Amino acid sequence: MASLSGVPGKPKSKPRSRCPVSISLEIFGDRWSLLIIRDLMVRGFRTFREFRGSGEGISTNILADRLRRLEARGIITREAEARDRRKLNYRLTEKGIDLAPVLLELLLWGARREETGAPCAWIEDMAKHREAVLAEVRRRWQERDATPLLPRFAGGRLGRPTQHGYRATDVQLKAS
Amino acid sequence: MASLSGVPGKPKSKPRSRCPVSISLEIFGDRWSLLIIRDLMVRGFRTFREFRGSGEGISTNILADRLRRLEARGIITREAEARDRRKLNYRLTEKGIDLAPVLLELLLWGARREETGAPCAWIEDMAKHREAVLAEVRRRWQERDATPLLPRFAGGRLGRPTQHGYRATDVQLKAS
DNA sequence: GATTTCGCTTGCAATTTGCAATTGATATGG
DNA sequence: CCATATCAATTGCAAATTGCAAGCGAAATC
Repeated sequence: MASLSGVPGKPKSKPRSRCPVSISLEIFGDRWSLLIIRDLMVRGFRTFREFRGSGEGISTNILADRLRRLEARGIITREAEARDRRKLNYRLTEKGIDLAPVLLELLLWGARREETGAPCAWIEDMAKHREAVLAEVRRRWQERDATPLLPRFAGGRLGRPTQHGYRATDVQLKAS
Repeated sequence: MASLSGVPGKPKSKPRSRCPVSISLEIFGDRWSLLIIRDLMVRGFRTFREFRGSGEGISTNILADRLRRLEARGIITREAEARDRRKLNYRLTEKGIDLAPVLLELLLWGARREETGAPCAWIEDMAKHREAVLAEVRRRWQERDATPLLPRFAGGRLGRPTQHGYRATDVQLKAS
């Protein structure tokens, strides 16, 4: 059943599982990859420099490596700016934006089950309007809208969270 | 904003992000943890030995380490069998079963976007009946039902997949 | 031309993972 | 009771990956 063809990037033989979860984790089963996707998808980040500043302290060699891997897997693309060819803009592909439900569920689980900076009202609102959130993520991607998903998604309806004294910056979803 | 209190388990200072995605990845941001959760949740596995046989070739030291971490985070519990105290049974907690949507979305993404052993019809059926799948996962957890989710969830409706020549074993969702 | 900026790359140390043998506790069989 | 088997680890060591911080090369600016 499990062949010994090995896992990509692993010189040592390891059974190559055909389970979808396992195959997904071959791509994202590390600390950093989904954080990069979060930054692209939720915060509207595009550049190496922005990812570097996202708040978790990723090292440049790891960031460069992860960007390369994601690109190799067809999840992101990159393009130099016409006006300054040093500046590379990364963008999720369709395959990449299809990860929105994964990201959303991770966000919801983390917010509900761990101590985070996400205001509870926002979280339950997003859960309640799950399809609308996913549609908004896709719309922003299609329109290359680089503004952050939150608190914009809240449509200002929730306004500035005050019930827990949280500020928008605590959610780590702020624009560059 | 980001304090230098450090990330748990990391002696080196690293900004501690309050973003829910980041905090989730502090727990699951590795190759193995979500595979263990998959085995508990989907395949009905309970024992060290079963996890060892799940098909991805996890090493015993890594398995032991990941089980310990998941237990420390309140995601799983363990209990020795009364009749044979060497045998430990692991079980998801409520907090753990709340990861079902994450697992399901990972499974769906992987199945749709990568080459896997999951029959397409199963996948689209699960996606279509998302709430029912999640309810079934929770029911089985509550009733300590250790039978695998698939192909049972398909209710035998799809029967033995033949359209792609796949066998149930290719889905890696087989009982021990 | 000198300096700055951008996205890396590099050298080295620290940490984690992987392999395979071993261990300690528990159970079984003669 | 002792020898053997089973279970869930633990261990010693090698290989791989991550992390730190300096440095590099290309492009842009002054």
